[in-house]
Amino acid sequence: MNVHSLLGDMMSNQALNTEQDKREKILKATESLLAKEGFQGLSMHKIAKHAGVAAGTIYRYFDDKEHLLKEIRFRVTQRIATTLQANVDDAMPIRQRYRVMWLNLWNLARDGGRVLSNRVQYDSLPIPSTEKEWELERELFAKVEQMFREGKQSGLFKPLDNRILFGLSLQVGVTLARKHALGVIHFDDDTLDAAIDASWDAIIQH
Amino acid sequence: MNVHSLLGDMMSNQALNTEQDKREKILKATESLLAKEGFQGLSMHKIAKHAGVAAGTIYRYFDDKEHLLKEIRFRVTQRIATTLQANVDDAMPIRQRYRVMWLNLWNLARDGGRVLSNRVQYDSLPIPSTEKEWELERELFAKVEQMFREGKQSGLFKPLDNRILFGLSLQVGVTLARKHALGVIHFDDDTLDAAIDASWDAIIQH
Amino acid sequence: MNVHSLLGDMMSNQALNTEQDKREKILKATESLLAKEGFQGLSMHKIAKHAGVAAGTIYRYFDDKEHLLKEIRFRVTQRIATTLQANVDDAMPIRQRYRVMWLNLWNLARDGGRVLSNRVQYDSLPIPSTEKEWELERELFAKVEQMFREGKQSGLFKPLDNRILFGLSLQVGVTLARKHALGVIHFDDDTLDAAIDASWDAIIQH
Amino acid sequence: MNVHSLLGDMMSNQALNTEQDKREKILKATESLLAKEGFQGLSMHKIAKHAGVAAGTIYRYFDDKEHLLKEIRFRVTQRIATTLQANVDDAMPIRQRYRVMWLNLWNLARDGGRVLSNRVQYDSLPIPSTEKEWELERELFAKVEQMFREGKQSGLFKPLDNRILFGLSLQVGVTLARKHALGVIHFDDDTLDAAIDASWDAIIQH
DNA sequence: TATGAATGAGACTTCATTCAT
DNA sequence: TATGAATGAAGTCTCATTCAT
Repeated sequence: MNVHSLLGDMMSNQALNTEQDKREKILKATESLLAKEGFQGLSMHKIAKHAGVAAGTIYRYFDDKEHLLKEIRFRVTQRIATTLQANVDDAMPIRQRYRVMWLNLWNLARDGGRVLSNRVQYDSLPIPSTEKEWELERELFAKVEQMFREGKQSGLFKPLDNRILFGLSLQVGVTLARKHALGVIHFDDDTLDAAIDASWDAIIQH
Repeated sequence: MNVHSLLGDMMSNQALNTEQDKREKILKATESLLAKEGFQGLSMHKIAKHAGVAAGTIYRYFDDKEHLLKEIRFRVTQRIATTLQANVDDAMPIRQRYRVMWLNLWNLARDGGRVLSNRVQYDSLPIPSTEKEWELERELFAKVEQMFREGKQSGLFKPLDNRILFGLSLQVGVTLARKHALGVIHFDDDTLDAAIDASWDAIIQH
Repeated sequence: MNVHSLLGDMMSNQALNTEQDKREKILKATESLLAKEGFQGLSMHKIAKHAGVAAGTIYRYFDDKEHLLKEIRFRVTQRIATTLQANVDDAMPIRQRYRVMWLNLWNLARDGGRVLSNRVQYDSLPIPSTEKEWELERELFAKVEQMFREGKQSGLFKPLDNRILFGLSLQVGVTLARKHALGVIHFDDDTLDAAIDASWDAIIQH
Repeated sequence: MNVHSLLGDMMSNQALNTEQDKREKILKATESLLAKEGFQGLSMHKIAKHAGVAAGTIYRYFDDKEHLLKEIRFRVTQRIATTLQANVDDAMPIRQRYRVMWLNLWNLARDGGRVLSNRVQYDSLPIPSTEKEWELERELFAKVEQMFREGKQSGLFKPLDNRILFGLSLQVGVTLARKHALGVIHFDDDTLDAAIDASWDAIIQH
């Protein structure tokens, strides 16, 4: 291997990294601005400036603003899924898995509500393409699905569609966490436990 | 009373109605556009056009766009409250009241999801003035509050803050109704009953 | 003369007064707003409101905004002329007349600069019709003209066109008074006297 | 130096010029419109059209209309200062310097009155920031200040504040030049000389 | 005569997107 | 590939003026 190929590698790595960096920087900047200032006033120029690239550069990586935002939406969903399911093992007792997920949600809301508040914003987007994207999003929550499946098979959970179970349980966690983050409702540790238990009551058989 | 005074009355009513009509037309047009196309692309000119008035006319009735939207928000909240609590009597058994409210929500979602889908949109507004307005909105849901209060007093419900109880029960109804309206989840009558029962389990003591 | 005709007279007087009042009120309101807030933001509605009449009413007394402002301009000029020449008698010694006029100007500036500051504003109007209006305005300053005429005849003043003499003397007073009113230059009594004397030097023969 | 570098230079100059051109074109267009039509009806679109650029382009170079006009104001002041003091050397006799300045003013008025008539317009602007800007403007007239200072030191001029001396002398030149340009007063050479002498009489000791 | 609701042109400004370099 | 100047459509809001009552 000679100097040139080394150089070549370095450069292409450099180039690759640069390229990846640009895309990543743009996404990061967009998320950051979205969390800080919301949709209003989120202009392509502002994003470019925050990302340290030229305005035109964004269009090399994203068709247009809508595509950029769709990707952001997916990333945030992904991050939520990852965080939600962190430290959850399919071998753990269902009850414990449920609790861990609830608390994960809570942490998500606590870190400034950045991620969650983003989520709210996307709700005002024209709704995702509903076909392939819905499926894709569901796959992200494999451990949640697995938990519901197991719970129903063992007769612990009510025999309802997973999405309904989700709406009755963890979705409530999202709703309450948001209100907690906004300061509308205050939760101390005991109240939090009580809320978790209550939502658990919604999905188990009595 | 002679013919002229009758005519006079009619005409002044006419005049009054015309005036009221303009304001009302603008509000209706705004709601309609909001439900159909969402916030993006909701321009004052579009509103004016749909309302059948000139662009400048809107500003005779509303200080600016923000005021117009705030009023819309309040109207929708009001309509939701009214519909939600329709046919609910504080003398009815709690269980029945709860069921009626749930079904009311469902009807709200069925009429094209117009009202509910609106509600989502407003969530991305800068949040109401948080002082007097929050109070005002809560008063709209007096029967809901009353139900929770009674339920807790009688030991039927868990001793949680009303807002938490709401999040665990009727709010779930809103969430599911929305998904139903969007066609994401299908509910037949039995499933609906099961969902109502499940959410009931969340708030009652076991 | 019976009661009815009395009533009739009273009413027509009333009507006449009302009519005159309206016109006058509009002019007063315009001047007042102009002095307080300047041209920017001087809308017909604001004028109407301040005058206590409806917006449309203005158009019964003035063709359009331009005509209204032209009339205002003339009124202000008139007021300036009156004030400038107050207490000036053609029998007084020229030197004294000159001094009185200068001091009159100063008072004009002192009363809040309202009148003078108005004057500035009109300068940005499209310039008067330059034919008949210029003549009309000159007639307002008869005593000034008279003073210059006499001064030249007696050999006291330089043999220059009146308008040039005016620019060399009293106009300077206007300029300085304005700067005084704006706080740009401060004049104590001695300085004021010195300025008067200096401008006097400009027009007399040495 | 080879052809390419020459070409390179030319191109980069071209690029530079193009950029500068836009800004300059906008300023020129604004001045021109201001002189021709005054403030009323001076719209950003009109400016853009006259400058041969898109409306949005103006906002790349100026924050908003106010900033654009402030810059115009400063440019005009600058141009007046430059022209006024042209061919004036601090070594020349004071009397001669004074005369040259007066004549410079006259030339300023003669070239269509464009610059001077502009000056009037700015007077109706909210007045400059009064702190640094006033100072800045005064510095532009260094030779004028120098002349007054010397004249007072030598006992030739009256011991008055420079701004008062200016109002008594050169300011009169501005006033008369404006009227001359507007065709209100006609000045032949002798009259002009007489006016210069008269204003000189205002500031010298007798 | 007086009203004031209504109009709609037009003002300033923003911003997604393009394209020459 | 990256830039960023330029574009121009579209947005919110103001305001002189009209006209039915």
